[in-house]
Amino acid sequence: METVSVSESASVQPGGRHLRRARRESQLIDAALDCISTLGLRETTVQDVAERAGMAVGSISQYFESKELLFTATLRALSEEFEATWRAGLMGAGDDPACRLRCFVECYFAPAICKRKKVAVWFAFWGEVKARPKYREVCAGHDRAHDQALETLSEALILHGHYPHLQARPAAKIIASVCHGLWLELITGTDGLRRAELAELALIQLAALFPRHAPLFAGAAAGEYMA
Amino acid sequence: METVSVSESASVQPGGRHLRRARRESQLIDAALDCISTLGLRETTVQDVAERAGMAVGSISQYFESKELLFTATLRALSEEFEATWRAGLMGAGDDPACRLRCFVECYFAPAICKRKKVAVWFAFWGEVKARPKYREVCAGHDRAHDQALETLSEALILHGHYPHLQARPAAKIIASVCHGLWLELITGTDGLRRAELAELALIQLAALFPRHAPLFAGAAAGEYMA
DNA sequence: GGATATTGAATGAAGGTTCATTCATTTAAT
DNA sequence: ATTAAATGAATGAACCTTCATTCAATATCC
Repeated sequence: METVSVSESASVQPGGRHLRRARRESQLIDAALDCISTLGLRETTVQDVAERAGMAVGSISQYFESKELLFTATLRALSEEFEATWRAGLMGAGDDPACRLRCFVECYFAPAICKRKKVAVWFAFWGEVKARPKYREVCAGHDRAHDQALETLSEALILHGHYPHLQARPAAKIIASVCHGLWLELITGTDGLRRAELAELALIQLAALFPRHAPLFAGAAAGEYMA
Repeated sequence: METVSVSESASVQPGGRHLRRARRESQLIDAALDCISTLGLRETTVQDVAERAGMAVGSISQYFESKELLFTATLRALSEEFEATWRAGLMGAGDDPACRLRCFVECYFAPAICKRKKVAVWFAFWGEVKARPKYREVCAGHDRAHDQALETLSEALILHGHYPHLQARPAAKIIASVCHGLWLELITGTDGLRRAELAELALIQLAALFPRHAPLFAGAAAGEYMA
């Protein structure tokens, strides 16, 4: 909190200039995440971010040309983190299509991803995509990759699991929609559903779409990412 | 646009003072909807709203104590409109539990409700609920009614349709989540899904949850509210 | 009925606050 | 010593709110 201790820790920390730079950059992004989550995009000022990061306002311009660019960097970080998470999830998910799909969905509810704080920030940005196309652009690549991956996973399960009445694209859209809708529940819901319960709901939904694999989905969520 | 024509039309229009007042109030709310949708909550200024409503800035304070109160009134209007829509939908939906549920879900995608403009405003507010609890309060009553209704509908179908493995509450949460998630698709989606296609996806999802009623859900959406 | 007074609505300029950005100066790193 | 980073006060633009004034509509009185 106090400027003193921060500049101390900054000077104490070794590491080359580049490392230091990168550290401070993500320090600012973290602070922005916090602020946007609790104050909203509308009320978050550079002062707030600087304070929370333990820096001076002027320092922000050393790393981001403007407040708006700090915000887009924050969104980018969020988007990259999520993509990294599901990619890592799929890496360790084996070959079974149903398992892979389950794993993908569970990534939405991984502890590092499905925090009220982060989900609130996602929605803060989504709430402005129509007004600021830039926000959409920032995620465009990740979104495409996400949709593609989910569709491929659905397609695999449809083929190997013999669900000829389903089409991959609609199935993928539905699955993604449930996950996003459950995230919304985390923010607006009054009956305080927690991460694990949301995941369970998502799996019930998967089981409904792929009934012959229900036993595989219905088990209490306990994947690597639900720890 | 021109002040003259506005005061003209105002004076030409008959109706008592109360009616006039109400008309201007909703005129402002409509303008706010437009502005929030295209500019976002963050960039919408009272000047913008006044301009779009064809009034002077000062006039706004005649109807709303502050910009923030105009905003909450806008959200309230949105929320009331949606509740009125699904209540009306259920009124004309007959007695069959499956039909009633289908009707409820289709209300999400009714022409008057599922517009990019309005959905963008929903998300603009959702993006700030964490920062402004007031926004949640405004909808609290409507949300409760909505959840209750959906749960009751689910319960009815579960009982009458013999789906003992399903529980009403989780089913309701899942259904609502899909609908909200599909709304999000309308805003962020790149492959331009339209209202009717979203409704179709929602029905596919219903069919998956209640497979023995699939034929009833799967038909091309053509309810009263899909006109 | 016509004249006058009263009320309520509308207007937009001015006040005063907030906030992002800039930059001259100080501090740390190499 | 030289370069890079950090600082926070100053700046000026943007914006919400207020309010004195204008105007039309309605009410009151002669």
